[in-house]
Amino acid sequence: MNDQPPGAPETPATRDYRGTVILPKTDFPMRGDLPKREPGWLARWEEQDLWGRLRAKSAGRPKFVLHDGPPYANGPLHIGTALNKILKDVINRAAQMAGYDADYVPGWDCHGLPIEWKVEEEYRAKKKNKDEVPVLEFRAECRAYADHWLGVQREEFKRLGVLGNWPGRYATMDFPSEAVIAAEIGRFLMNGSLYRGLRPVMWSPVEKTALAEAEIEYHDHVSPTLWARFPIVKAAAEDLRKASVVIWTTTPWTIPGNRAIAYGEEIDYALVHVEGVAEGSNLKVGEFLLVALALLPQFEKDTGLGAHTVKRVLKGAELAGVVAAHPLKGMPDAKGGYAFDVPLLPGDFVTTEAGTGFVHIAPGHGEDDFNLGRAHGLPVPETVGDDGTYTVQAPGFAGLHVWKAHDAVYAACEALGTLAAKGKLTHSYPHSWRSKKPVIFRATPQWFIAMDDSNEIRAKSLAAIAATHFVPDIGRNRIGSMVQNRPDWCISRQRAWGVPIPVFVSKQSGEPLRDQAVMDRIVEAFRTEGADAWYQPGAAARFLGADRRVEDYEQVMDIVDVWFESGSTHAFTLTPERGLPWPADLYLEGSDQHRGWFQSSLLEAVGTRGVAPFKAILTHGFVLDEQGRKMSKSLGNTVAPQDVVSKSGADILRLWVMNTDVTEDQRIGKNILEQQGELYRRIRNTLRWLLGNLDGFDGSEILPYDQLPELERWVLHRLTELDAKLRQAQRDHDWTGVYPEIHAFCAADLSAFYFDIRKDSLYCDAQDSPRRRAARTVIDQLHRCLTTWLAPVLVFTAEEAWLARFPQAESVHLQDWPALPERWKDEALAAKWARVRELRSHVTTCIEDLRRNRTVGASVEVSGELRVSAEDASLLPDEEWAEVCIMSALRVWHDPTYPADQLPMLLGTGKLGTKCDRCWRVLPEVGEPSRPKHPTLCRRCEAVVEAQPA
RNA sequence: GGGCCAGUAGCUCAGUUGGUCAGAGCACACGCUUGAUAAGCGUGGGGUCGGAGGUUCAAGUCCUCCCUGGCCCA
Repeated sequence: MNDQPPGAPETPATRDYRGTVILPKTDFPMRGDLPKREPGWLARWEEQDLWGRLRAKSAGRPKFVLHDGPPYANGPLHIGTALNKILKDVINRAAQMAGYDADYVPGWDCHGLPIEWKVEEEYRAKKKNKDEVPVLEFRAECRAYADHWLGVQREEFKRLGVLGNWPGRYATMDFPSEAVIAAEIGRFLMNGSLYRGLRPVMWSPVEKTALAEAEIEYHDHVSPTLWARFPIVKAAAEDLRKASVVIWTTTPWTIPGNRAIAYGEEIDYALVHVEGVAEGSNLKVGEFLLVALALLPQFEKDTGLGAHTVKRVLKGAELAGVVAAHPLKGMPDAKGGYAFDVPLLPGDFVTTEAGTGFVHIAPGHGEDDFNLGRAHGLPVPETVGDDGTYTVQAPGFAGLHVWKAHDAVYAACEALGTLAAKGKLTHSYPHSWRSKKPVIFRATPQWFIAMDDSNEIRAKSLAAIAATHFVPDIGRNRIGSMVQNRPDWCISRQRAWGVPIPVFVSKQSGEPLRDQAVMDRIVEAFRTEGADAWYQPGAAARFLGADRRVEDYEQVMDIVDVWFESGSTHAFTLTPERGLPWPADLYLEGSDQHRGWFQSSLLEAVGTRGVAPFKAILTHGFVLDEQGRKMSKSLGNTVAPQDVVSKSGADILRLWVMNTDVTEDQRIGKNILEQQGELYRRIRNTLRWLLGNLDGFDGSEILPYDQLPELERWVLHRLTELDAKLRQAQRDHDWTGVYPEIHAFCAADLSAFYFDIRKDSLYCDAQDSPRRRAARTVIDQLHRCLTTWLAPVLVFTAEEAWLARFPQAESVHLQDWPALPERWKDEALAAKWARVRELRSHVTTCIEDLRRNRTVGASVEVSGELRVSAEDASLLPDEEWAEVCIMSALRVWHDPTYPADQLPMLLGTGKLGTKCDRCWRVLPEVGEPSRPKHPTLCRRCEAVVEAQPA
């Protein structure tokens, strides 16, 4: 241990000065042990009613309301849901600590098909048939299922550290929620935007029921195919007037429902003159046909087209305004049916992958068909009944089953000369998962909310979007274009688990009954009994009231689209009873919700209140694996939040969220989580060092700003910079980069610079020396700032670090972010110290060379001199330079002979003197004969030791 | 197939209106320290900024096309 100069006389064993050094002391452990410790903090917060205290403390503050988009209550949390909720929690907590009253009510989406499915699955396991279960019993089981998962998810959210009004959470299946949802439907009923119309849905003729996408399986199926001529009857170009458009379809049975033909505007079409045909072909020599040029070769094979000439090639766009005749026009049995015009319309779904480049449009039998028809005001004929047989709206085919119709259609077309060809095709086709039979698209009566009636939902929504703050701003375009182009909102579902559309339809007029008194009775019943009231015996009589006859009305038994329900959450959550203002400050969900919740909420609120229910929308991306691929069970690359919590701790997961750019997709995996662990460790050790060096600190040693050295003022300046970033992120809801910067501050500014420099003073100076007191003054502020700034993210660790300092305190989460004095901000000082650090960096590089080439170890042993520009020479006195560079001595001076364009050089030296046994600086003064009492100490240390009580 | 978005060192991210913008932290390697020690400090090696064209005196930074991935549709 003793660093005796060689040849020095033997001295008695020197005193061990270790005990005179003031080393950091704290109980704050180096290791987080988060999985073990976090539950203890949760229990403490629960016990002290942290949420209640926050609300009490915040009374009278401006409200900040992040309205929770409800997750679906049908399974454990996914990583994406965890990310979403953590981000919300951070934003809420940040708003709270920035001075708001952040009252957060979490919610759940409870109704809908997936839960029906799960319950049905349980039935199947028990060999029970859903159709034999009374609807009220079925609904009760769905409710119990949702309730179970709601509880599981609530506990999982809590474990993630998410703070909110858990007892006051909302759920779409709560009776009051169901009542408000019904009332909201009532508003659309009363204001006229709700109407009934026809719309194609997937329909199983076997089960006579509508099917959802999830109930469809795709299997190979042999379909009859049909090429049919649609003779053109109206066209600007003369050569088109004698031609026929040829369509190709795998569902010939939809031909009676045809009302238009779609073409692709960019597709090249050939006007073909038929000059020869194969034997058996239905084509006729001399006729003119219109088909896509690219598909002509295939068309020849399919239809037996022989010699022919392409008279002209035209862009689809040229076909605008062309009108054709229906291929069944003049069908004798149809008694004048099919005499209507069949317009040619542009469709962006038309391709040249198969067929003829023309798609026949039957608005009742396809999604594209329906949308195109709706856009051009085409009627939606109800050609097929619920059993799959034609209705009278398919003249000439009534009573025939669609699966047996193709021969009849072939025959009719052939007789009318419109059959161009027929065939068979094996392809993937939708089937019912239950009966395994093929399904059809069938027009059925559905309920819609009009986008463009006098209520002007579309126009008002676009105005509301323009007035909304989007993070990132691109979200505005995304939802804007969707609202611009979307069709009327179909809100009815032929399902059991949901809120019924509480409407009666007059059998006489077919009009829905618009009577607020009836609506009020329904809403009141739902409020106390739940929406089950709609299904109770005698419900119609009860709600219609004494002055109406039940037999005059049809009670609608459809339920409402779950998106309408979640779109109504603002209506039953942001209420005066809850003390929550409307609209919300912020909606925050994944980017998929531009189509989903953001839009349904917007349309619902605009339709009922004229404005959006939110002031701002923040969207985040999706969680992918480490390679950037989507997570899936089959790939085996999923990351479960529960696993992260139990292995690493919720604070690690929360840190991960804030260290990503949430507006883009995020990646997660083993390596990334390990990295978060490293980042956490640095932050934790920074807090630990602060705490260790605040041992015994009681405020009496605080120095006023004027008496702080520049180094301390520089740290305070950095705090004002970080404070500004944090507060701006809070205001703008844009947190990208904020916590990485706080980490970098801990690592680069504090640990590697400020702490490293001030260790000498903190450990070795006299306890009450001004320099040490200044450092502790700043360390106190660092602790307060870092702990409260980290509190929204590292909710557990920050609490631990706060209470380690203030054991009597309640919680860091009851603190606000400290208000930093304006005078701390000092840009000139920051610029000066940026230069100091640049020079310091040169010095450390030079010392590294010394270390390599000679036997120099720690920089504190080194003395040297630095030649710099005149400007740099005046930055600091030599003594401070030595301090900042953690050297024993450093002379910084301006040498006019030194080349100006050359980097400053450390000249020198290495050790100059003897190592002080206490502070380890190597100084000539150590061992001065004039100080025989402590021959191994420098003057500073001698003075300190002498002043200390023995 | 369509709409929107993204692609900068192994990882997470910075890089205003085109001109020291090729950076930070982490990881890694080497060294130091052993008075933050299952810690701390220093130094260093890593990227033709997804690819190919183009505009320009000058392009991660603008335009076109392509590739890869994501979301939403079809």
